[in-house]
Amino acid sequence: MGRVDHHHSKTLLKPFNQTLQTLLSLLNLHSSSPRYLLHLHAVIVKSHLSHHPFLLTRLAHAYLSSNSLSPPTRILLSFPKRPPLFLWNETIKAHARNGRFRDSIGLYDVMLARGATPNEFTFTFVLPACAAARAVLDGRRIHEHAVRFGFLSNVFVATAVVDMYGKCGEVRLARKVFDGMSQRGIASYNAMISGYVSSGKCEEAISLFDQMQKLGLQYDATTMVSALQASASLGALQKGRWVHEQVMSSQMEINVHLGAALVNMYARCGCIEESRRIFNEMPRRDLISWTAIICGYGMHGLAEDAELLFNQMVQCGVMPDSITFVGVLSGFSHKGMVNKGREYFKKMTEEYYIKPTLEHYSCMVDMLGRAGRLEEAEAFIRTMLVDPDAGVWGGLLNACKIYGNVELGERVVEEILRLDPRNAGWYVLMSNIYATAGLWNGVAKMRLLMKERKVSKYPGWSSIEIDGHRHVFLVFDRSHPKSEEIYRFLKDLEERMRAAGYVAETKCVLVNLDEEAKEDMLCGHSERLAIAFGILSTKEGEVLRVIKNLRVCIDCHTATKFISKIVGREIIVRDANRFHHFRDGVCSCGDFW
DNA sequence: ATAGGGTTAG
Repeated sequence: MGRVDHHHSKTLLKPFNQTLQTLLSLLNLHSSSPRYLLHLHAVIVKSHLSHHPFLLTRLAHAYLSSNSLSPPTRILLSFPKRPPLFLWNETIKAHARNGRFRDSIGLYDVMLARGATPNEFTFTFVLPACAAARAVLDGRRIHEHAVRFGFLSNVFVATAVVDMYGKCGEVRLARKVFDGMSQRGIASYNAMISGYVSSGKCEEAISLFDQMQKLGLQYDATTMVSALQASASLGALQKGRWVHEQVMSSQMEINVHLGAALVNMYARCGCIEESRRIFNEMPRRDLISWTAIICGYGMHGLAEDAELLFNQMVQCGVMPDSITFVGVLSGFSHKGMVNKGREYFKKMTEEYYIKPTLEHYSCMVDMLGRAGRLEEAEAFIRTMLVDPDAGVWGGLLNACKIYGNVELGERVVEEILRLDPRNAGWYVLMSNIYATAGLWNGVAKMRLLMKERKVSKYPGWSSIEIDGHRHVFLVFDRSHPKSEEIYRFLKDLEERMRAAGYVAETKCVLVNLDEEAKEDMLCGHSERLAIAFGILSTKEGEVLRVIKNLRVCIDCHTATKFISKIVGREIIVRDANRFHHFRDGVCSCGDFW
């Protein structure tokens, strides 16, 4: 079947060379596939063969015998005369809104091929289909049509174009169209902001959001949802709080979207109690609100509470879905609750009939591996019904690092690099396994491999928000204006830490240096710079919240415990994986992560 | 036209 399709789509690339006969046999073969029929139709028209009576009769027959063609399409196609534009538009819209994005785009093409001229509505219906299908090439083409037909001056059309590019990850193109608009509505801003957020450009999202305020534009609930997402992702609690205040003072109704965004923002910014308070006070809760708070508890290492909430949710008659289980399982994984994890994995498949995805397998492998059950983790991978991806194997590789298993690591990394050779993380992880074992040849081998394959790693950073401004630190960063002061403070602090019993864990310096040089390197780790800057820039006793893009290393974890005690501060660190709450010399993760 | 929840790795 796949082979037949492939063969025909290949022949379709050269429609002008096709004989009538070929088109006819294609029509016979593919009378049951509506999408294919629509495309074939477009090809016939574009090849200037639509005047051919025999071919058209065949096409009509194919359409009529095609049961899987949607009823609206059949009505449209059975229209005696040229269908009115309104009918084209409605049919394109109906498909776009019911998940049949490709059909929607296909209908648009047939419409053009039949000589109909689209209007502004046509574009506002077909562009979201391109956006949802992430069909950037179609979207680009249709954008050009909109320009050519003179509809880009329409706010709705231009906004749909901005949104389409944003959803397809083409934020630069989106911004270009956005900047070219002569007038913009709130939705235009919302589309642009959410485009930034979905591409991970959260600073840009916030900056446009701020610009709206400067221009005196009103926010609506949609704007707020995106702003909250951006704040959550950046860990910008002060910004998130400000957005929350605006929501409250503008008497905006807290609908399920806003509620979930708020719950998520507070949780991801380290305020799990606040998150819970919002959740409790929400007027309406649905699956997504529940999932948000459950994931929040999981991230904070509160798996027992997550489980409690899971059961409450079920009691309320809300059915968990695949993502709810990702949250629950990852929560158990953070606490090493292997038996619970197994129990819920079983529950998911046997009670809820949810097919485990690669994400669930990743959680399970990670959980088993971190609990030291490497053989079990490997055996678990063998039981998978789908082929494991690099992420699943990655959990095992990480376990090899924690437990210093070089041989298994070598076997696993080979598997991983076959699947995902472009990702620097794996090379670094394997190189770390070698380094921890003192096998510097292995380290060199991985470095060389990276060089040969031209993969480069991206740097670790930590950030902290002070007076509404986000300060980002890289490793050994000296670019901050207060750099001198920060390093001096860290040196002083180290003395006091040593006096309190701190011993540098030089194992996590992964280059071959003498011990003293290694200790110096540890002080330059980005989270230390952020924490030091935080202590210097805030009032005595204030809580510090640090965001990190990678996982904390063991030495920084130990150091932060000492720092929290010495300076009498609660330090909350969100790393790539979870939250660590440091207080009075102990961490909420119980040193398991 | 625009909006909510997720795993793994450096």
